[in-house]
Amino acid sequence: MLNQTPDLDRLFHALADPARRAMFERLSRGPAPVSELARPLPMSLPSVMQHIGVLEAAGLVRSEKFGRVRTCSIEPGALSLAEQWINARRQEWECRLDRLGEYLKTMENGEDDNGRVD
Amino acid sequence: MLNQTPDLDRLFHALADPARRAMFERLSRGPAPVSELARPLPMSLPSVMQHIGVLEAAGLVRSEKFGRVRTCSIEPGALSLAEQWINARRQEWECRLDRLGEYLKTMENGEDDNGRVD
DNA sequence: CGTTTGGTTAAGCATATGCCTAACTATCAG
DNA sequence: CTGATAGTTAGGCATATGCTTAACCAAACG
Repeated sequence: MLNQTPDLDRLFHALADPARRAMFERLSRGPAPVSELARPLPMSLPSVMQHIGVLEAAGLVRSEKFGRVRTCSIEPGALSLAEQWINARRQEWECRLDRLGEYLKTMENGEDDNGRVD
Repeated sequence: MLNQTPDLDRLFHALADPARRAMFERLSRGPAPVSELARPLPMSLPSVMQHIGVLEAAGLVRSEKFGRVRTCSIEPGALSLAEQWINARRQEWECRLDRLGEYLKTMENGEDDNGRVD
């Protein structure tokens, strides 16, 4: 639960780029070599490599070299950290609405009239 | 379903910063004025304003000015786009594992030996 | 061997990001 | 009106990001 802040930074930052998301989407349908990830993208190979670096640093993708071809694949559970954070937010949000609901209900019977809502 | 790519860019980019996530976390517990969002953060007010701008541009936060105080609040459903994308990825991933499982099962009985996996 | 193929390294450049300070506006309190 | 409070605008600066081209390396192919 502690200070995973830099991990979330890297994770969300990695996902904040269309090229990187495209690669990740491709990989979620199965492993692929670098050149296949590069093919649909309108950029040079070195750029693609940099993006792969970012995805790996974020723990989203793993890659291994066999012979001269580097095969990339999804790191399973890679997105769970992001998911957890989002769910935690939703839960806080809903919890707050519940408290608000409770409060409004106590207002209904026995109006005590010295409160404000937002 | 189409071309929400720039939206996802803005969304994930907005979440990729610890200060912005901190603000969003605070707001998911209820609305707050700018100065309250700023208090725990180690930076100047103008910087905070910029972060709020990013959060608003991403559709994560809304803000309105009453008198001289600007009150910020969560945009409900703000995270749903991110959630959708993540879920879609997981689904593709699982679907792929299913296909792989099917394939392995057909291999078990009646070995036909001319296929490759990955 | 020599060549193609797949990837990598290095260096450089343009733009974006994140932060700051200083100056300014607008509201509220006395 | 005067001063304090809340926020805003403007300008500038340092670093990060995303991309490029030009070499370079190493496995495969003929």
